[in-house]
Amino acid sequence: MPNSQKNLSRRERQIMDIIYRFGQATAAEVLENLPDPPSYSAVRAMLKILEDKGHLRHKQQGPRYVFLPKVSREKAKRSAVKHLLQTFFDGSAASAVATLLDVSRSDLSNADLDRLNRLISQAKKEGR
Amino acid sequence: MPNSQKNLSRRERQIMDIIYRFGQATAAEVLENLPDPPSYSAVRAMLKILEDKGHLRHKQQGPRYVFLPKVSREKAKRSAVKHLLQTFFDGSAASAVATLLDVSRSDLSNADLDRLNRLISQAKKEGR
DNA sequence: ACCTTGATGCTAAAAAATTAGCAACTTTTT
DNA sequence: AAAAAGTTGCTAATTTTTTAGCATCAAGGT
Repeated sequence: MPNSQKNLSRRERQIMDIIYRFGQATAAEVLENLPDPPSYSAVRAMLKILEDKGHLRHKQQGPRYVFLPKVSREKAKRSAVKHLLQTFFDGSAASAVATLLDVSRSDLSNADLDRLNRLISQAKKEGR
Repeated sequence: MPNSQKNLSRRERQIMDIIYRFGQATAAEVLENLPDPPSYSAVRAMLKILEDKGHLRHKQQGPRYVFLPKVSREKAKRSAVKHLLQTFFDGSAASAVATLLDVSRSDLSNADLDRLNRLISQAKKEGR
């Protein structure tokens, strides 16, 4: 059990975000995607720390390490959503959905919206 | 312009989260809500730093300072949502909504769900 | 009035995070 | 086969974060 997602330092968080975004990543890939990137060495050091703390694990792939999250993306995702809900939406999912629609208005096709309506109707059925 | 939300240290982030959650807060309130709370002194020092960095401002309320975010909750919210979308949902709002429904299934009334359906239909109309 | 309580400002110390550098080993290229 | 490029392990130093302490001032209660 990683000692809670919330106790990550700035760099650690940036790195975990990258790894969750990509699913997995090598030191070089992490470096490429870090803002204000430090040295390659520094990145590797951080990865080792994250691994020691239990946030990451690695598998060997050819000559290099590929790092993966120890907590599944699915679980991390749910936890992040809950936190966002608490911090910015007073726990109201409805209000979060509204913002979500607004933020990505331009990316949503009519088909997407129909799919969402079905999803919600589905939830309604299951809810009773 | 606060030098980007993403460059916050661990404590700074915890404090900003609290302030966004409450809208505003005094040093004492921040302290009460911090995990592994340090001394009152330490909290005040952090608040001053956050203010110096431009993330917070304060107003005097009677004898004490009440701290408020410099970037409106609305903007911070949108920015947080976008980041979440990128990190955990491959940018797909539809998929985020699905998780949102799942996470807060038990909190959503039928009325809420109806409201959401209307919201989505609305988006569909506006979208064309 | 006086004492107590609860604020703030400032400073310095301690702890943690962040970084870079070097040696060794392995794969890839020439 | 030799050289080059890329990777890891480890260590040490620097920088930033985080914390606590003390002096001072204001408000509130007795």
